[in-house]
Amino acid sequence: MTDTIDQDEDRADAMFHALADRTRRDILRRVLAGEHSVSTLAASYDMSFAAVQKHVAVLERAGLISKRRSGREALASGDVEAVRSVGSMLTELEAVWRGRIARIDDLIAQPTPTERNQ
Amino acid sequence: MTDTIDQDEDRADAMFHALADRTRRDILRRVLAGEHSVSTLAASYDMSFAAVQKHVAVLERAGLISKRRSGREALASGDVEAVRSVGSMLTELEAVWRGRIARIDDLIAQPTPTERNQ
DNA sequence: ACAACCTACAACCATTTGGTTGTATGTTTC
DNA sequence: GAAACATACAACCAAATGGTTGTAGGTTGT
Repeated sequence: MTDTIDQDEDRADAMFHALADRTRRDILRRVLAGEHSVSTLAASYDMSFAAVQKHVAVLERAGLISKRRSGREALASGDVEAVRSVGSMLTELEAVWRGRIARIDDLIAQPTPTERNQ
Repeated sequence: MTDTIDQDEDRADAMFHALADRTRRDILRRVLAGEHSVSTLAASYDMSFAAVQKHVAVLERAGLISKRRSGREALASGDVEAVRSVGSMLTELEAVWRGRIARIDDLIAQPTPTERNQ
């Protein structure tokens, strides 16, 4: 159970980290709009092919995109469900703020010293 | 104008990076639920006070939390508006996927090779 | 006044990150 | 079969990250 949480946190780490780079966000935008090969993507940026390929790999490891082989090309496309799952993590944070979630497990242990929300 | 975009991207980088660490996400949860002093927060984690203080500083620089002085304590509270602004970045990505946004500026330059969305 | 407490920040260290070039392997095309 | 192309990955490097300890300054309580 604690293990499951750790996995979730690992996943969250990977996703937010993948999103914390403008080149990767840009790549994600493009492949959400439609499939692109790695070299097509690479052509758009002022850096080496290998650098772009690494960015794609980071996005893939985070589960934000997936790749499909087509002959010699690797076609990447964005996974909108994964994007939504990141969104719901933020929604959960908003719910904490609203006070609707008293405790996520026992994460919020200390009684709030000053109840000043809203 | 390009400058404005750069600033937005810097901000996005900082926000996603701040969220890409489980300790910081946990701190954010707590301070969204209510104000906490830095030392109260520090007591909750198995690391030095300085380490926690740095995490708080990262969250603050990203604009996700703000601090208020009260005597010798620094009381941190989460900024739900900032959390929402991260959420809307993701919503924008979803909109790209839906095909509702043809071009964000000229970010998506190449015509989509295979129109396979939805 | 002084001790205890809270915060901030500098200096340091190991690891990770984001870039590079080079190499190997598979796929088309001629 | 050879040349050109597309990908993957290793090795390397500078900079950033996430932790540590130490130091210094402001606040509180006795």
